[in-house]
Amino acid sequence: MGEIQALRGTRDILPEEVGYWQQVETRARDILFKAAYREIRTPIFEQTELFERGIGEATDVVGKEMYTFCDRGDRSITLRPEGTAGVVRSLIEHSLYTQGGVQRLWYTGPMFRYERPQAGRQRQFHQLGVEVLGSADPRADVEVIAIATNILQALGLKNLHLDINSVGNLEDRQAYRQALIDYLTPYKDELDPDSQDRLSRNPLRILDSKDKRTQEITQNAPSILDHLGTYSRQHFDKVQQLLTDLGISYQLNPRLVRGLDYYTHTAFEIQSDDLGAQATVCGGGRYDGLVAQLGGPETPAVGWAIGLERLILLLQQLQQPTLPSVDFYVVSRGDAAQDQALVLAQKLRQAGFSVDLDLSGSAFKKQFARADRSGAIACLILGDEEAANQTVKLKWMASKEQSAIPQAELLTNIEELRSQLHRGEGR
RNA sequence: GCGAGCGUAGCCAAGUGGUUAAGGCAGAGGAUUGUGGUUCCUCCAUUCGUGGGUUCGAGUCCCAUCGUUCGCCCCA
Repeated sequence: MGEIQALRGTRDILPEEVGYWQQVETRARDILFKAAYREIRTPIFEQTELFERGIGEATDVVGKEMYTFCDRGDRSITLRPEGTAGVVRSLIEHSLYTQGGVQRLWYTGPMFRYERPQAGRQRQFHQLGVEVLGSADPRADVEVIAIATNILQALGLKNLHLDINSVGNLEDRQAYRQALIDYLTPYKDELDPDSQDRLSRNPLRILDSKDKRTQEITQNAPSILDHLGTYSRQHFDKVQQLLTDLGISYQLNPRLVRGLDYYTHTAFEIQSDDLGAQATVCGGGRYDGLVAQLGGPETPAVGWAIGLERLILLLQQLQQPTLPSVDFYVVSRGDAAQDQALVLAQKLRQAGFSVDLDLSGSAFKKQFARADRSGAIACLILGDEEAANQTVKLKWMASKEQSAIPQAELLTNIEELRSQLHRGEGR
């Protein structure tokens, strides 16, 4: 039909659906406010180098998924593929780390990754994320996890499960990586082709391969948890103890590996049973090295991001779309009446009512049918007769009761009208 | 980047080589030239994503292309 369509992997959020988004935003905003997190809004594009250095050049996100282009000044620009790098850049740029010990921040907005779309995955998608910067305390890890579960729970989501793991610090991971390579190398020919490739590049990823034979082989592979140093071990034990104290159930998953280079220690994912292959609703973890990596002072940090499209997919399974309705629907026919109707609508809106004004000028019958569908509590009717004597008919949709009143009187007692409206609503 | 399925009106769809492309919802007009979730009538695709091919004849078969869906990779 129309030649121009939304680009692949992008889509319109139409009025019928937007209620879900508003619901998520208000719920989350409230919960984050109560936990003393402050919103931060950073640009949607950044210097390409920020993501290359922050996320890691070897990752798929940087290697093949970024929307990168040159602007007219010949700078390399990238549409942000995730939110953390921009927040950290901002923290450093504005020296936010000097304002007291810990920064608790949250953000939301569109992210961009050049990938093949599928269920729960688009090229432009939206995340809501939090970052706690400046604390290495395991309580920070658990606090962010708790906030994520609060948000998901407040929205009434079910069938979610939390997986946690520790990937330790850099030394732990290097030692483990070698142990894993030593274990897997004898089986190299039996691994699936992707995993053979990963053996040298990113062996930890082999652990969550979906290939059956590969899974059998990794069944007896060494566990990262046996390669954690004392500090990492203690940190992770504390995280688990605190989760238990808060009554948050979790599953220990030593195969859980997060994709971005900056993660250290705690890694976690919240997955849903009710999504397709892309089941992760929330993913996050600790990233103690990132701030320094990007040129700031050594600053431990932990955070997560929720994929809002996936969240809303789940919400839609639970709830009917909400149809917004209005207090008054104004029906009018005839030049003078239609003009007066506009004036009346304006005054009612200024008085705080919600008013839908029919602009069609079509037969009353049609206008009433639309009024009915709009869900309005009452109709205001202006025709030639009313226009001539400056009145308006007020009709309660549920009871079909109707009376004529002078236009000037309609607004003289707002409170009376408002309470009538509530009664009219009940009928 | 790879694999598989699908593409008929704003939406849901019938149609599986043979004259004018069912039906439903939504929409417009009317029966009721000022009154609504009911009823009835009328209208609403020179055309089946696009381009090419096979055929006397194609929405229906073939090829290409674009789009879309699901999966792989990867991630939220």
